[in-house]
Amino acid sequence: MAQKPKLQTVAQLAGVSLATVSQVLRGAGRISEETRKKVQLAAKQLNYVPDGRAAAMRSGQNREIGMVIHQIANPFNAEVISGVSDLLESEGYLVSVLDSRDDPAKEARNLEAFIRSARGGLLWVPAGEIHERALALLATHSMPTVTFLRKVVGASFDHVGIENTAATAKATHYLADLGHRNIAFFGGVGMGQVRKERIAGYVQTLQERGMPGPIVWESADTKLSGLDAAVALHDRHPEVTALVCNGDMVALGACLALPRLGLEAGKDISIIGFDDIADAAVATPSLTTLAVNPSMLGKKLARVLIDRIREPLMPQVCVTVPTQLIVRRTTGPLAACR
Amino acid sequence: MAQKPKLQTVAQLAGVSLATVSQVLRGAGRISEETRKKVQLAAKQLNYVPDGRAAAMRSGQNREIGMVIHQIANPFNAEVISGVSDLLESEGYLVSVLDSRDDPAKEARNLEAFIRSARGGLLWVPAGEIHERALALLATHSMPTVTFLRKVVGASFDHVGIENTAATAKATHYLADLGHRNIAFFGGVGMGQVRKERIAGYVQTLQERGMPGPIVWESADTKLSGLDAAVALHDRHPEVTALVCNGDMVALGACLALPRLGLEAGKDISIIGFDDIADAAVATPSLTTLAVNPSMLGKKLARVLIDRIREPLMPQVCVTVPTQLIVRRTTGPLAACR
DNA sequence: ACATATTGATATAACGTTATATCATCGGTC
DNA sequence: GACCGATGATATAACGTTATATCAATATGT
Repeated sequence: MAQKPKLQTVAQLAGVSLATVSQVLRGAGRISEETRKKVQLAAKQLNYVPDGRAAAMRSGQNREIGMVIHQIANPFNAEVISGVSDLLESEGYLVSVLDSRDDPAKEARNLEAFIRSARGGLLWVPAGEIHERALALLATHSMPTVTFLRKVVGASFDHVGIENTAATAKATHYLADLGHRNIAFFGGVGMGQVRKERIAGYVQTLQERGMPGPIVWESADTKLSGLDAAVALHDRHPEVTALVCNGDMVALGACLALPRLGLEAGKDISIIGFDDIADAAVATPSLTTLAVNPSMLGKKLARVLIDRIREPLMPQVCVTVPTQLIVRRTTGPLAACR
Repeated sequence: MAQKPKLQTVAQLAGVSLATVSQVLRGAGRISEETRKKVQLAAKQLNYVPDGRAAAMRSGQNREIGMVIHQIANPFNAEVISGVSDLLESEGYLVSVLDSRDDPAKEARNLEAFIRSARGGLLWVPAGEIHERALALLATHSMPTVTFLRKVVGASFDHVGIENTAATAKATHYLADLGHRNIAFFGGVGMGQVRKERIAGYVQTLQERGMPGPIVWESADTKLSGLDAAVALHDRHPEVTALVCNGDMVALGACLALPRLGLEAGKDISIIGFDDIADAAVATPSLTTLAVNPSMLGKKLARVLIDRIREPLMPQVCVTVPTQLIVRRTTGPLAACR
């Protein structure tokens, strides 16, 4: 239990120099099999773990990468994070995640924290508005950065996102095919990039097919908010028979409101969520939703970052992945009369 | 957009020495008001952010702390993490969380990763079994460590946990008072510390009140598993009219099974969860549960770690916080005849 | 006026690694 | 036996901070 072992300690025990130990442990340079064995044994005996800070500082590389996300508690995001971590850890990186809680000031602090510790790369799901200081800092301390889901307009970061417009267009078409004419877009707050794109797909389809509307209804991204908002929407627009939702959480919240409105999902009203979180399949009735495999998405995100780290001069990358409509029990044909 | 500014750059711009800049930025030493202003201006102009690695290395202090948790996706844990981060960030620390997925090998790798980067402190929710190597590494590289929820037997780490035994005893008494006699303990897997304590409270109460049983039924900690397990339990033990659950997730899973078993929660069967996650209040019917404020718990955890960091010689701390029974709609008096 | 504090600034040696250059030693070739 | 190219090991200077010691210059006390 003496002192924390360092390179020097291992070198003394093995009877070789500092440099030799360093080379053996990194698998670099030309070392004889004999001394290699000696050093490895000594390191094992001492429970030696190299100091990553010193290594990162000297080598100019940092195998810790930082992720700044607008909301960590969301189950969809949680799965994405798993996917990201899996791939990056298998490549020898370590991922730490900071939650901005949709607060630009906190987001700026998070980014600064990662700059301070000189992370080797940055994964960033921007909050609604972006703090001035955040961009300034990121510009001076240039580090490999990939934005995710939400794009920073006018910035040159790599990006991985979802085909939002195509997704909600698909959903709206599907509802129209079922005979629905009064369709609302439900959930989300403000006019962030993602919500704007999703609303665009919905509105476009409405116009293409000559349907009334659009009706866009706000709700924070929790079940409870979704419940309240759904009641309010029904109060104001009782004619609506279908909802294209901004996320599964609000969609499930809306489902919770139905009993007290005297409606049944899939019969009186059709609801389509977004994300396909675990609860969507298990809820009663199960939720029709727009799915994108979150762990695959996370892996793609990680892959782009790794490429950028390895190849700093690579041209800007921008990937969007398609969604899949998973039909379950909250959607059905428009009831003939009501 | 030149190069990343360092202490030297700021010093040149301000026309002072390295040491002076360092002192100004840390608020240490004796510096005249005039030069202080000059330095701060220069730092601001350059968007200077100090390199935390170098600072940590030289000063021997690290304001980054690591958290290793058995399962990050669990909503209760997510709220605890929020509480932890809030308090620690307000004290100038940065928290990074690693998920072990209940895998001792991954847990050991996570702990090693934090040792490698020489985090200033460690928050640790151990997985079921503990890897030999993890304890060996932690022993040689002694760092301030607080275990959470699950205790490591025979170790000298500080600990913050929940009064598990008292909680399930309270729940079981409550069900008995409602007239239930055939009560099962539902959920969890294996004989980890926490589950053992909770089962103990349940069994003790059964014996005290001369009731039949015990019946202990396993289920993994997801809604889906809970659903399946509940069906199986009802199949094997149809006489059971009440469940004390190991967590809200399995409790809600069990609730999902009821319709297809022809039972109604709060009437034919009573169910008590554990954790009071957000879904518990919003589910239909709402879930009676044993609550412990997760964010308060997280804050207490963070507080213990900070105390340990500040006062390394302080005697070992061990805190357990009580739970509160929140009665909602999944519990009710035993139906007279069935 | 002389020793003695006090103030404000600076020079410099760490912290634990890695990268580069250097240096022996040996076997082979002409 | 002088020269050369491998091979295997080592010495040493960074990386960007902070802590300590040092040093002028000014203020204080007798």
